[in-house]
Amino acid sequence: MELTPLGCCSPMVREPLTPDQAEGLAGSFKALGDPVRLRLLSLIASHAGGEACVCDLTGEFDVSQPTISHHLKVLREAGLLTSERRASWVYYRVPAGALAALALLLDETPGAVRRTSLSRTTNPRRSRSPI
Amino acid sequence: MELTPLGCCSPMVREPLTPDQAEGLAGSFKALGDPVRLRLLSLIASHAGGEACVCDLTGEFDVSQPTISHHLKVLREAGLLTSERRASWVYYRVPAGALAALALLLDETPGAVRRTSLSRTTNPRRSRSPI
DNA sequence: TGTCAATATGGACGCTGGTCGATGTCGATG
DNA sequence: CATCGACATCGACCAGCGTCCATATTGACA
Repeated sequence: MELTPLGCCSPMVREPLTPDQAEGLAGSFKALGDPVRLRLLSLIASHAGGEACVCDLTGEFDVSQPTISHHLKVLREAGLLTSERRASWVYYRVPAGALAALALLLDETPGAVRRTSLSRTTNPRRSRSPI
Repeated sequence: MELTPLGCCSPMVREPLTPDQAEGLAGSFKALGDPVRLRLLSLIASHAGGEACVCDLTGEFDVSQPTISHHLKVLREAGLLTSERRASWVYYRVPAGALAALALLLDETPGAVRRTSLSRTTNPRRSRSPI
């Protein structure tokens, strides 16, 4: 995380991610890398009031209630959901900007200026500096 | 996939993803859910000319060459990389729009208008229709 | 044609992660 | 206080994934 947007395009496209950045981001994307979790996120975000209780969700899936609870926990620990207990029910919502932060990282502003290079005919080895 | 952007915000926030859509998207995010793959993607995208050969990449990691090759294959099969052989070397690049497509899906246009709902005091059961 | 360098593939191994049933916790309600 | 419903936690099982080493494939070049 802690990527400073200052140039033409997203940090990921402008300069290599550090191992630490990659580790953190991979955690977020891993949380999105399950169809049940994606649908949960989408169901909650699109639900009335931008929130939904677990009882609104369990019936939409073919998996058990503990499994839903598990996926909600994964999303919450990834910062993609917040939960709040009201009476007997627990309401989940997508915190503002949680998804947008990842979107920003992936967006590659199409008109970005890139250095161009010719195809090499000699062995490039492990060149750390561009041609 | 095949999400038609027509309303206020991203498909994911506007309406629930179908199981099929979620399945496809989860595949893409799963490919991004590994720190080595994220760094590979970033290294390639930020490299001179927007492309890099495998020899530019292997030295940057503490994992073996076959492992790098494996991760490149995963990214390629997810549509996040294309490869082209030139002479002895294979050059990888990020196809235009590949990342932007995912970014679009996550972006939740902050000013989006949402229906509001009061906290419930009666049992919501599994309400498919909003209050 | 033989050799070498760059990259991919195959097989194996250990660990992570998605799933379940059983059970615990917490709040409401009588 | 007892009970019930909503949700979370626990422990177990098994498929899948990341990793490695060994080896195959491909193209350049002598």
